Amino acid sequence: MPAYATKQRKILLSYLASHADEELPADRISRDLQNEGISVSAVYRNLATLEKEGQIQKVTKSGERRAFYRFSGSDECKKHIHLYCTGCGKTYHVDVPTTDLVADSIASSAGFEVDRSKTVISGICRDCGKAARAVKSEK
Amino acid sequence: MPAYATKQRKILLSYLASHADEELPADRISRDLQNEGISVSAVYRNLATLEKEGQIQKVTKSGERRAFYRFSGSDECKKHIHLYCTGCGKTYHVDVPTTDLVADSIASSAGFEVDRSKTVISGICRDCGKAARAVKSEK
DNA sequence: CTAGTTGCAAAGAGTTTGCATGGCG
DNA sequence: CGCCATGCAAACTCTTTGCAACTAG
Repeated sequence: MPAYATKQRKILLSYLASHADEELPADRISRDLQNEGISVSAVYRNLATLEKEGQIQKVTKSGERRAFYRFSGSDECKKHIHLYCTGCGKTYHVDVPTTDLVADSIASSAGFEVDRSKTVISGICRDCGKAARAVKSEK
Repeated sequence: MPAYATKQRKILLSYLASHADEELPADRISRDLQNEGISVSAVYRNLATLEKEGQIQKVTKSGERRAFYRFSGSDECKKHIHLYCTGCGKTYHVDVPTTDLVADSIASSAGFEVDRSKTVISGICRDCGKAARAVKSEK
């Protein structure tokens, strides 16, 4: 299956490229591209193909029912793990040295090889943490 | 909402207690309990209530469409993060010292507070890694 | 020409919800 | 008794699939 360069695939790819390193749900992609002439099924099918080819990563987030897709512009972006703030919904990146430290310590303690591109760690970001503490101190 | 101790809630809770620290999908729970007289909706509603009460954790895994629920018997079990092998589907536990190391390094590098109970890291476990290498060397 | 791709609509899986009935406190 | 919970089935959301028409190579 040589993967044809169809009009739809090109449009999707250029859309993803213009949103590099963002994590987007399929319906958001579909909505943004609806006036370009791409059906929902074409979006899903192309996303699935691109994921198999390793061009994009499909990830899940706690509390979210849908899948998210991420196109990493440079190889650099595939080397770090991601953080998902369950407070504001934003995604953050862990710098490579810290990612290495995390992956290495898990590898040596459990013999488990972390998949950096699929890993999304849940928690609370700096801003939401501050906000929560501010509310608490007011009481 | 005082959370009544209904027959169904009791059955569910004792089922979860007998599967402490396991991550179970709703349909598995529902299937195991079907002859106890609990409807699917009662399972979902009680799981949602228990999660809000903090008695169980709801987590998602990459590549899995459904949600998984985990009842942690002791407090100890809430202190470590979990690993999900995308090869065999098994879940593993990271020991507390390593969990602390991981959480602390992410906290200091990104100011992000890791939610240990919700975090599931994807990757390949020791056994699946061995199997993959064995296949590769055969070629 | 041939095999991969598209759009559409229908089918699926997983989860949620409206409503009348039933059970806890 | 009053209020919450249950069961059932219908509704919903997200995703996949069958099929005939279409298009890239």
